Amino acid sequence: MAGRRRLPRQYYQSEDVTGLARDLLGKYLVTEVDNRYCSGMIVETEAYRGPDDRACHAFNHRRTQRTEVLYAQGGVAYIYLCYGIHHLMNVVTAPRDTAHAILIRALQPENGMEVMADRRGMSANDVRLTKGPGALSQALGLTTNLSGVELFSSASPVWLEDRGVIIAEKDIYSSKRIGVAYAGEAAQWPWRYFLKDNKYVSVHRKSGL
DNA sequence: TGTCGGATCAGCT
DNA sequence: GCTGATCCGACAC
Repeated sequence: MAGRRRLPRQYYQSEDVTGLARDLLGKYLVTEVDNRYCSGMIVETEAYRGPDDRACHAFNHRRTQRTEVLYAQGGVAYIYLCYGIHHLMNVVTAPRDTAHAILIRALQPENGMEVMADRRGMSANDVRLTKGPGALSQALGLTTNLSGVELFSSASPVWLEDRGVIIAEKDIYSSKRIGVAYAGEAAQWPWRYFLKDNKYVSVHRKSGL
């Protein structure tokens, strides 16, 4: 395996949020929460582009206490509670005041599977360990109190790594985003990206294009 | 202060 | 494949 490299602040500053959402496939999400280390390879993402994206929490320049972190510079985590139960992990991208984000929807477990299994209350070989945005957040110990942490900071308990995995374009499928049917025209945008034939990809595993 | 609905998941069929 | 659980954030009043 190539040398592990925490992705630098600069990586997150691009305004091409769909390009970054594709580029995140094959990168690693790593956490060290409660002194427990675990990681997984990103296999599914969705791009959200405020303010013109009705599905984005920053649509139409909306700012609230919860979404304020979306307007920070790229490279911080935006974690929010969905359905009152699930914590969903997003990577904020683009320069300050441009509210773009990428939802991490699924991982292929790599390190600390026993830790993840313990947090999830299931066995370490269960395919559902990190399959889906709520599931992976629970597995890695990601909660809303980590919203706003700087992923590029050497001291942060959450970060992204490039471990040298190369993803071929032909192995990236795309589809409409999940669960945003309310979002009008934006609901049709093919801004969900996932690895072809990867068993950790969540619902609807066929290409929508 | 009250209402509404959601970027989901697990368990069961 | 279908359905109930569950509760906070946003906004209307």
